[in-house]
Amino acid sequence: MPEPESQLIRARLDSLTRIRARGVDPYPHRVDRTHTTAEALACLESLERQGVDAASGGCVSVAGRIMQLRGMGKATFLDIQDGQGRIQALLRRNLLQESYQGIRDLDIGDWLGVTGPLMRTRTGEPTVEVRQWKLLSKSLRPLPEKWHGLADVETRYRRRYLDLISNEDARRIAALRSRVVASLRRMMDARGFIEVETPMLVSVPAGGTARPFSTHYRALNRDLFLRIATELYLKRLVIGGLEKVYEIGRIFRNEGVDLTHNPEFTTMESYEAFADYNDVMRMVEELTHGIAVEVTGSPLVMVEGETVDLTPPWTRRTLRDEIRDRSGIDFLNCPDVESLGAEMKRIGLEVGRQVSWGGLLDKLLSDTVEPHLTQPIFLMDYPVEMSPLAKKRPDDGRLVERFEGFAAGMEICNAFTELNDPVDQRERMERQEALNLQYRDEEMDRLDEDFLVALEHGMPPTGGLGVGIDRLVMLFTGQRSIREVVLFPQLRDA
RNA sequence: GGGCCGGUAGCUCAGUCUGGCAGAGCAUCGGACUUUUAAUCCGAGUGUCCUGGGUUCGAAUCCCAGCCGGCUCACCA
Repeated sequence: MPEPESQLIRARLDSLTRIRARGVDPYPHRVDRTHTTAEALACLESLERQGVDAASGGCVSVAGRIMQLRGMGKATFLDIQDGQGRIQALLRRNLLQESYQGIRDLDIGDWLGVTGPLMRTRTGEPTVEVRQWKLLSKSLRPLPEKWHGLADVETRYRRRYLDLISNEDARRIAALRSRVVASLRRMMDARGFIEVETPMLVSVPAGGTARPFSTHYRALNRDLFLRIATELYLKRLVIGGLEKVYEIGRIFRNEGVDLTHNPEFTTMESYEAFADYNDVMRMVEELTHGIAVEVTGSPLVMVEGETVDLTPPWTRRTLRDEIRDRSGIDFLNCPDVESLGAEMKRIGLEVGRQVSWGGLLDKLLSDTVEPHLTQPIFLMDYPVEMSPLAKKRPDDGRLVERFEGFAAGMEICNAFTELNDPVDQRERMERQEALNLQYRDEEMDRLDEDFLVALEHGMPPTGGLGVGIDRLVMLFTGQRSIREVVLFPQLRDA
């Protein structure tokens, strides 16, 4: 029950009472809609092109939310918004007779169905000249203001429905996100990948470096974690002979919230037998370009005033060259924590005490390189310390065949030639566990015995990929904050 | 976690510096108006000024603590 003390709500409850007193159901079960607002507009234009009198041929029923009400005495204009757009409706007393009285109890925010011929007013506004109308759902609370809309960021995130009602941009982003996912799925399917679903509740939160959410399963009296990645389960499927698999799904990381991080986010991971990271690179640039063209109509996206061109081929550079050019530091010449830390301090970076070598390099990358990567680029060949699941380069065991794709200063994907040597994999996971003990404040990957057993059965040479869907949507919509592309972002309790 | 900024009517915001009746527009309520469209015109009511303390004759305003949000730094893929 809404607070009855609110004058605005009380007025609407009074309307509700009057509507019921007339024997009208303010929440009827169905409506016969013949046209969306967009279809009605198209219909009017088509009739006009054919020179047909719209009033005779263009009777439509549209339904939507009342966004504006302009009462003129014996005529009332209202703007009806549905999922496709808006259209004006004109209600006139001489056409509606006794039912005209009832519009006194309509408010902005109510859902309404109107039926009548299409016409244009003197000013040329496409309009439904209403012959019949029906209240579809009475709204008891006022909407945000018509001109400025809803601006308060907190309310926009907490009550996204109000954001969607008032802000065209919010609707656009939600729809675009859906089309990005649909497009990606279609392209993966077309490439012969099969879509799979793997567990979200796992006993070992492995496959990435992240602090997990933990929970408890009562029936089996087991502690479980929410997955931090889909990687190791997808590889089990490749071992099982599903040669091209992918999963689009939510993963969970028990970490902070900022412009590019939300604790639950969506990834697309794919694994392709008999491919290596060069094949995956080509796939990433083709997919990204393909989605951009399909969804936005152009390979160019605008991010903070800069044009990002996603047309393949993207620049390919080694991580070593890129870091050396940006910072003057060659990480291969700094093979331990002391030397790398000293070099980083020399160029003015703050370095914590208890930080692993991989942790240092990660900071070096994100501070000196990442912000400059506006145009799409693949950084290749990461140090083995940072990449416990990637295969070493045949020519240099200090590096692995791994790349990350960047655009608009954001990391948008991570991929490698997958490590399929079970002995090497076991050693790497053991190394991660050792680092976990050594650097208590840092997250490392974990040893997953069940996965190692699977790997010992033999995994074919495989190219794997992980794409951040949220960041991809940020890229295509030019948004700076992940909260703008996640409908219900994580917030503190109000 | 640190720094900076913000929280006032349903919404968008003034007012805070320099303490003195709680404000505007939209929305709402009453009235006029049959082609308006940020409709217009006449009239009316808005409220936990984020919360709790304190200073003061008097606090939205000053001080302290806290809550929530934004940005940023740190942390973190």
